[in-house]
Amino acid sequence: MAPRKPSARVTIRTVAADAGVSVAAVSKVLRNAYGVSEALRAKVQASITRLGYRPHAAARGMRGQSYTLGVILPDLTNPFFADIMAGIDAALERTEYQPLLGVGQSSPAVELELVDAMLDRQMDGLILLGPRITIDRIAAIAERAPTVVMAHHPVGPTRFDTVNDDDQLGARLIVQHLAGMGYRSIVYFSQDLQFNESQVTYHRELGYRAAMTEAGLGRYISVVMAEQAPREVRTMVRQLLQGRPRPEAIFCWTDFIAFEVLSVARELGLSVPDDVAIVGYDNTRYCDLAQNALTSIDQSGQLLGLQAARLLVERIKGREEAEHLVITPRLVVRASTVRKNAVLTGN
Amino acid sequence: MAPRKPSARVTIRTVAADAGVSVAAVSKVLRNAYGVSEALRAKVQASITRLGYRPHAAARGMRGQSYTLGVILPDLTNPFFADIMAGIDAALERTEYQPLLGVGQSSPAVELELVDAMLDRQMDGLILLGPRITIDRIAAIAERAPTVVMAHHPVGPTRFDTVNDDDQLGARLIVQHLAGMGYRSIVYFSQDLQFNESQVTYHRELGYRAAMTEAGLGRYISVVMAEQAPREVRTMVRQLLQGRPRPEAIFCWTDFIAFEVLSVARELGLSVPDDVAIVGYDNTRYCDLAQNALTSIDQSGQLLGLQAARLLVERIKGREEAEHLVITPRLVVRASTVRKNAVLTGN
DNA sequence: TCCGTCGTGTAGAACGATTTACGTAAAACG
DNA sequence: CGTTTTACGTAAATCGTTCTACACGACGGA
Repeated sequence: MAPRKPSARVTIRTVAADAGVSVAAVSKVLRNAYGVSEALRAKVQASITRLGYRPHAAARGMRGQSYTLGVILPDLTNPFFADIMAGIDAALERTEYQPLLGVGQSSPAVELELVDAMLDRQMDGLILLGPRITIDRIAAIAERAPTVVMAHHPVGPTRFDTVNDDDQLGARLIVQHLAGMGYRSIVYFSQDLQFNESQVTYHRELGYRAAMTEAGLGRYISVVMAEQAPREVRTMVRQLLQGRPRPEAIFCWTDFIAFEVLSVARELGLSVPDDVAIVGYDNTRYCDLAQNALTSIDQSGQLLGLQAARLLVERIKGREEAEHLVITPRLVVRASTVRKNAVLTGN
Repeated sequence: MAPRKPSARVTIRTVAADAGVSVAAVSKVLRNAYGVSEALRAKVQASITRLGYRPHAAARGMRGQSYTLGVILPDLTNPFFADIMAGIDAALERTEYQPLLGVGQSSPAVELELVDAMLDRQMDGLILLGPRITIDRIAAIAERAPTVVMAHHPVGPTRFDTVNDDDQLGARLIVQHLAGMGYRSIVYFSQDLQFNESQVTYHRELGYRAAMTEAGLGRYISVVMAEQAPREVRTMVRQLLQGRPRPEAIFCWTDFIAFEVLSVARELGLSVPDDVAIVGYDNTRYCDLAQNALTSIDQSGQLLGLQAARLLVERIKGREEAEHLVITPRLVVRASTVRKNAVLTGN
């Protein structure tokens, strides 16, 4: 009659006793480590399922891995992230790894705090999605844990992996499409960020500038920036659309912003695309809605997420050299850039 | 010359040695437990900041709390959840608790797996947002950890807290508004779910039915259901809008669906609200866009999230009795239900 | 026959916190 | 003044794993 709690937790020790083997043997089976016979493995597996044993992740984290991956998103409002998460989930479906999300609120301070919080919790690896922090901070994080960065272009060689679409190409595709449709004064509407050089917005700007020059529209190059907040965006867009001369087309760095631009255009009584053409980026599901019908760049968030998760697991398992994946974007044309009477105003 | 790793981790022991006190004393300061003098606290705090010590969450989780709260969302596409998360983040800002998200993919199996994964990781409490699992499963979860359920109405007394808006009232507000504008055949467009009785969709249906009857429109009552997937929604809506007689108004259980309905209506060449009025629920940020201009019900996701987090922390700290918070929804009228020439077709 | 080596399994020391049980000195009490 | 209480600290056990070091028998080559 030892004074034991009746509903004690099923631990690795319980399993070991039940299977008639040592604790270490059970641990080996769990991690499918080297040095267990098939007979022993079967015995232990049987006990595990019979007892309904689940490994205590916190205890695991003390010595080995926690089998938890941290994903940091800038915010939850951009539906593009849903696609990426779907990809990550799909990639980890059959593995032991569990992704958990943190929201960085588009703030460097919050992001850094979140990284620390995740590392305190012994996460085995991190996926940073469009981080707002500087490249050397990311490098420091990568020293502490396996890291994959998405939607963020490093400037030099790095010790972490990256997954991106070719943002310069995406921007070029847009400019080429618009130029082909006869639009000349094309504005690039970007985001006001602190550490610009590695952000996707900047790379899209590079592509925009290059393509404009190539198309002989160099003198129309114009980049406008605004804060992310809807109010800032709207006032900026209103200025833009009420200015003289009015731009013929606006290329927004992400769909989310383009929807705001569509809204302001409509409020001002402007017709899209006859008075002004509008393009987004990311090809989120809202682009397809008839009231938006937004031409956009598809970069397959699902694929991006899948690859990022794959790279991270590889790296956790020991890969040392950095990999930098770039996927090719694709233009999806919708009504927001195609004039009803498609006359090319070719002069 | 003990053979120590040079860059060893700063542990509670390091801090204790540095401050010249015992390990337990430091632990007490960390948890601000009873029985530490102000002098000792100050000494320890100084050491902590000097050494840059951060508690190892996995180790904490072994015996005490992990200071981690799990939040489970059905998906990442509904922008309403962003508001809720903002509220949760705000409430936990100044506390030690760190919220981490999991995505349930609107699937009971995935949700249950996620709950287990979170409990394996010793999370101190769970917030379930619009769970798709049965009420008794939720009850079982609540036995294992403090739990707060949002957007889900329990049928009887429970051992977990809930936070909801008054969904019946919200639906009533919509019907009253539409009836007041002269619409008579108002369809409720709901979601096809397995365990209906406790879902918000069902409560909105109850409100809809009651209000229709009260408004003398009982014979127009009509509830249509579809799967969540865009394709299913669109075909169902197309059927609805091409049927004879065409409904005069469609009340969608959430904004997200209403946007699809707006899209289909436009594709069919129907004018909103002259040919058909459309209403949503949640008042997500996209409602405000001119191309949507969607009348909706505001239930302040931010406030809901804030309260949920507050309740959860309270419960972790020891509260036993369940609390059920209900906040009052508010109708936000936009162009999707207001005819340009507002003639009441009063017969 | 002797001596590695290999394959399998075990005992026990970590990991870094919390928590229990217990000292010890100072303050309060009769 | 002796005793109890209170306040503050401490040592050591504990949580559930992983991992290192080693034991043991079988096998194979010299």
